[in-house]
Amino acid sequence: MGNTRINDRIVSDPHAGPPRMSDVARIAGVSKMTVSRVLAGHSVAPATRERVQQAIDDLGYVADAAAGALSSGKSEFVAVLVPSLASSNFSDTVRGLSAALEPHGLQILLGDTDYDLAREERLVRSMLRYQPRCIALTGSQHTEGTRQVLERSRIPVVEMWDLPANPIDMAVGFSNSRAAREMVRYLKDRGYRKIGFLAGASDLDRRGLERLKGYQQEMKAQGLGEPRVIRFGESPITMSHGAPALDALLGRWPDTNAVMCVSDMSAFGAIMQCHRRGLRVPADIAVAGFGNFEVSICCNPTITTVSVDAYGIGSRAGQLLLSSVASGTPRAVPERRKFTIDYTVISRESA
Amino acid sequence: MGNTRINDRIVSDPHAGPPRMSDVARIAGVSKMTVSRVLAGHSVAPATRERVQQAIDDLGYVADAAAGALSSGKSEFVAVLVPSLASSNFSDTVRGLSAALEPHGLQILLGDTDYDLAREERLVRSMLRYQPRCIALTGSQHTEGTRQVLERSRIPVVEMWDLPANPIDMAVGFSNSRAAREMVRYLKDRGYRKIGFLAGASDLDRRGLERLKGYQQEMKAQGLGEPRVIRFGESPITMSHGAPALDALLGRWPDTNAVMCVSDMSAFGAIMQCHRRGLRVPADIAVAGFGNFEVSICCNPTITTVSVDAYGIGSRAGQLLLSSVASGTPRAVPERRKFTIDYTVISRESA
DNA sequence: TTGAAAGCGTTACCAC
DNA sequence: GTGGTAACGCTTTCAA
Repeated sequence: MGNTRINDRIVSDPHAGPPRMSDVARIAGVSKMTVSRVLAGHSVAPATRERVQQAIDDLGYVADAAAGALSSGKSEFVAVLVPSLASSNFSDTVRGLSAALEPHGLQILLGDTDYDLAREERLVRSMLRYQPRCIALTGSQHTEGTRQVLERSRIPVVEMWDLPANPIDMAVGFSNSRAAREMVRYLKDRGYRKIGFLAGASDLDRRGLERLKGYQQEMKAQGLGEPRVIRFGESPITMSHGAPALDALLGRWPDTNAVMCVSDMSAFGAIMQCHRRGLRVPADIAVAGFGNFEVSICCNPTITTVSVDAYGIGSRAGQLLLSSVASGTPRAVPERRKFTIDYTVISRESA
Repeated sequence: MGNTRINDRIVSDPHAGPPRMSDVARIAGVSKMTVSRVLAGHSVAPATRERVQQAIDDLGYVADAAAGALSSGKSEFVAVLVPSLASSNFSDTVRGLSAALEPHGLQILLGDTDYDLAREERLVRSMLRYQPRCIALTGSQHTEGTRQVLERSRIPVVEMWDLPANPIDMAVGFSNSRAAREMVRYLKDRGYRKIGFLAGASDLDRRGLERLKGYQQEMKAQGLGEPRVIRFGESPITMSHGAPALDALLGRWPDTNAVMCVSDMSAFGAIMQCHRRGLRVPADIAVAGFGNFEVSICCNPTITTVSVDAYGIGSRAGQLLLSSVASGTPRAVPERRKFTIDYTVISRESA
């Protein structure tokens, strides 16, 4: 059985390609179901289990996950979308998600939206084809199409890094604007009054825009005069954006004595540029960043910044998705939930 | 047809959950096959196509990719493994792969080995369950199990960032040791003789080890005396590792006047520490990095480094995989190929 | 140009 | 504890 006579030769393996579950079953002298049970860890007589395992090892059998998913109606995918892989805070968030989800056998489908909402929609649509169990997005801004297709999919959704007014399902994040306001107050408390802000040029980075908004609001609230805003550089904001932005700021408002940056990356670039211009930080000009990236700790001077638990956002999001998947919470019941992640202004040498 | 009488009410949709291809077919008044053809872009009468498309849109139908893959025997997955997501060179490589593969409808399954070969093997085994069309690994070191399971899978494999003596299938990379040797010569040409090297502590980062080996070889070849090696910090080497490593180096060999680092990250940390110690770079001590990361351009002083086209490694690997998948090149024919990526020593201010 | 039937490799369900 | 059978949702193949 299983043997075939072709051109007068006995061929023991009737099919090409990798071994199937039926091959394992045949070799082990059991049915496919028993093989399936061994693989799933269900109860099987020890002796049988051993024979099956032996056959699996001999053949180098690897179960086809797609077939399994189709049959059981349950995939093991989780779709995850971040604006940029190159940004260390988002890769930390992905690590957090991964740490939470991997132990449960879930496989992450990772997508990089490049801060482009249309691209996000394309990726969401494309990933939905794999029937993911749940999905994690970054930010609260999405196209109408994205929202619609997610609403229809009925799977758990978590939005990260923001606290949307009207979340699709769940959200894990913090108020970027309030964090920026806190930094303004910190600088004011240290005696700085002429405070500038280096933001990105595009409106795609909503979290960056929120920080800018917070800065503007608090400058007004504290009576610190007209905001001094430079908008320069495409998202993601990198170190290279800091120097030209600083130059622009000092070109326009030469008496500025403190600079808030939308990210530690540009803060670092700005500090290096200060040094090149012969300005001491913070004696001549203070510089503050955002994100508590590694560079803020290693730079000389160390950089005052807002610390955000990026990894924690990911692992919290992962936990929420897990419990939501487990309980099968129907989204139709609008049990929308927001979860706040802490942030702190960390006082260092630069401001 | 398709309607069911339940509790005296006519229910038009006989099943729960998301719409199926048969639902679309029913609504459009065609067979499943016609829907399938519309989706695949095969020839269908314009009027029919329009009706089908309308039904798809109305229902918000999303084809199940797993079912399609099972039926056609062809998945759309590519497995990609990198040692660390946080490292910008690997995320650049992933972007390069993504750019090459995405236009062909291939979906990347990304895994993070954390510089752990056993974890790599687990991930490879796990990803193989999704029947990927091909796989990209980082480095030339793998467990016996990894090699075996890949050999058996018979799918195209590309190893990146190294040039293995005996590649599994294809390889895209460069000689890390030769690049390091070139940097030693560069420093010697600039008049430096007392050259130290800051390496990582663990042997997991094979590319780092290769660089260290190259340094040692060239120090000997050039008659530059005993190597001055500090091994400190777990992979991935980060900015924070630079300062303590530099301290250790100067503690042990106080007259060192040039420092090569396994990465721009530690080079940056070392430079900041030099400043803290009151040492001018490069007047008192030269520092060179590796990788041409953004920080090497933005730092003051700018950092002399080895530039490697990380994105190019990814896109080249992607192209190789594509053509290998397209041609169905059987690996049994040992048509093993290695592809070299260029690197250059970039002279900047720090050395 | 379109449709019907037969799988793809697995798991759920129900017998034994 | 184990096995047979019928799906799962799609594409391939072949026929109309």
